[in-house]
Amino acid sequence: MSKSELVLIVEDDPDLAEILDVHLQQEGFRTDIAIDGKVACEKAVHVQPNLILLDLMLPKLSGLEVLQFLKRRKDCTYIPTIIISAKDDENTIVEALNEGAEDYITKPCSPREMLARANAVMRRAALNQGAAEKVRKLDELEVNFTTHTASIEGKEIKLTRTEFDILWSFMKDNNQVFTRKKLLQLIHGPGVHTVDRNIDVHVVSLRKKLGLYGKKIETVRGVGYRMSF
Amino acid sequence: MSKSELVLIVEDDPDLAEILDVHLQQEGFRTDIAIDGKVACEKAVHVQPNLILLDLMLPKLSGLEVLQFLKRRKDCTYIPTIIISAKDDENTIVEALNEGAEDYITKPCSPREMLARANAVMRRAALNQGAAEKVRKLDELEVNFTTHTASIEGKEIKLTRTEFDILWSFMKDNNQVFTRKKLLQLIHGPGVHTVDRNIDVHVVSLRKKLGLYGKKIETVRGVGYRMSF
DNA sequence: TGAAGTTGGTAAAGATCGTGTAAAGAAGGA
DNA sequence: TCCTTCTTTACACGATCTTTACCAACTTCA
Repeated sequence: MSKSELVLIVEDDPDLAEILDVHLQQEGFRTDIAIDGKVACEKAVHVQPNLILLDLMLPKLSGLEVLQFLKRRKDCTYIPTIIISAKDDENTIVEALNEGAEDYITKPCSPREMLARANAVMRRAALNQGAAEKVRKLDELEVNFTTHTASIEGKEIKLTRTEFDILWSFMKDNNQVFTRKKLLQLIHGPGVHTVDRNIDVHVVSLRKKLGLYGKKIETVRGVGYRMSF
Repeated sequence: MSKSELVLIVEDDPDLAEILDVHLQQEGFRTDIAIDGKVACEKAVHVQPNLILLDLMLPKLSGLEVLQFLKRRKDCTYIPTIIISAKDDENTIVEALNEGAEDYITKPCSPREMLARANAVMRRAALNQGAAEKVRKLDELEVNFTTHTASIEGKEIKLTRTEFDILWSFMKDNNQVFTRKKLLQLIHGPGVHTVDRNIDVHVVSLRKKLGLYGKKIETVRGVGYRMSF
């Protein structure tokens, strides 16, 4: 029989975490706490919570980075996320919402409001099962995150997971330059360490597979790569 | 004037639950009440009501999730369900109807209207078992959610419940990639944990049973599975 | 202009990971 | 109980990732 929803609290301040925890449990939710971004990513992947409460100011890995990583993993994309943030940090909030956060609350936060939003967000998430497809286009190159396919002029291009992830990053934030490290982080999350020249190899094969569109992946010398219109 | 039908009221507001309860009993129905989604699922499975009145706004498990859970269980698919919902929540209502709800009423709801609809729905349920069939087709492969059957060229394929659920997920959102974790959730509801490689085993036997159509189930390496046209 | 130092492109090889599948044990239903 | 279905486990093989090495291209500075 199904159990009640599990909420993952990502918060480095133990007091606030405790408060959130208590209130959520009173409301009948199961809870889990992560005190930094790395643990948050691990737990999110592992326990597949129904909701994540994510503080943006975290040690090690910022909340935004956690969000970026999770929203790119197919098995975490659907987990709705509520941002917890200082009031004056509006830019970051906007960024987080753009990255796919569902809602936000500002510190100091009232438990009542938090609960209301948590319930609302989960309800919405349950609806969005067959949510809108995430698609990006560049002329005749089309990348579909939902189906994990890329095609040129309607013809499917067979990409490996890593190649796809890199391409999706490029297409999602067009024109943005990605450093090799950033790409590694987006692909692997925190904790895994590979040489960052490794990215070059993937970019090479991606370029090959994209044919003419491979030329759209620019090398930004000394910095990284980007894809541009 | 006693009727034998049992109505399960799923409603977290005690006052409203009481009102519905009283009126249904006056009309001669037996009743049972569940105050949250989890209890609702348990009771529905256990007591096998003839009708469910389901509030969409529930603590723990949303009404929509309850509905999804029930409609995926072979032994609950047939239980007609009337949604109770706030007037302004039209999207949810549509979703619920798509998920297989038979009718809906909006809050605040008149007992008279509720009774009328309840009677109508049960009458319909008793008469046309297979009226509103939910069917998906892929060439000659036909999957019928209402009857929980699949057939190829009219010849029925015998599937286990799990196999059917997986196939239905694939057919329902064609082309979408499903991670193993996602499929587990769809099959078991939230909270149950089995090793996700388990999915592979079901996919293998599903592919076998589907014969040529088994080839339509693609492996997306590093991600999951998907079925495509 | 060219030498020295950096940075990126690419091929190749080995290491690692993911999947298909069979088989056996566990759980559930009649 | 028996029979069906679910779940776990183990192994093999191929796909994919990672590293390394070498060369080309670019930058800097004399």
